[in-house]
Amino acid sequence: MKLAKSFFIRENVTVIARQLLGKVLVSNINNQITSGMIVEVEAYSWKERGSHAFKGMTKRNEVMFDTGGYAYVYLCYGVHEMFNVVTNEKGKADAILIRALEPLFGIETMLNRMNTDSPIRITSGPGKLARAMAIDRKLNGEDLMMNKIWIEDQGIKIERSEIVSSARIGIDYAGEDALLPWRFTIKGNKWMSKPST
DNA sequence: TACGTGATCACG
DNA sequence: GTGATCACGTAA
Repeated sequence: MKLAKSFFIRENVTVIARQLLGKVLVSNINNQITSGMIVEVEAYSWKERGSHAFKGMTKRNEVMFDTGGYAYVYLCYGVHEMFNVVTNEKGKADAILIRALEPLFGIETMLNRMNTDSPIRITSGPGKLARAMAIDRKLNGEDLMMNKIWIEDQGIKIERSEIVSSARIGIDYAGEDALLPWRFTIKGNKWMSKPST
């Protein structure tokens, strides 16, 4: 069943991030349905330097300041689309970057989009999973209560002992905030963005 | 380890 | 206007 607004409009972004592990991200784009279980996420709070929202609202990050439950999609390095879930109440610009999925449904569609024959690691990284699920900037600001992108609870429960936390990837510019252990993965899951350590 | 790639943002 | 920068991915 589809996660409701109340799931996203909560205060503690790291709690929500942990709870997203095991949930299922679904997209329905051009009548192609694809889905995958979330196995890796990173939490971002507007109060720390790692977040795009730290310096305040801009045209790009505007949706982060809205109420939770919207998609924040932006272009990174001129090449990769990155999909985030906005959380917290209006004005508190938290977001969670979805970094890796275990493909569940529509794998043929994903293979076509990735231009490959091998289903190995087609969604193991934020840029790759966005491409595999056809999520791009046109979906920035999309309401996750609608029928293009949403997140489902399919009853998969990830125990606390199965969750590994570590520093977030690629945010050296954030200084000491780069050390926050706000990257969460499912222990030993082979679909995560980097070989497990 | 290097670099493509182009939007974005902080300057003026 | 302009230039530095960037929440990656791939090749080597």
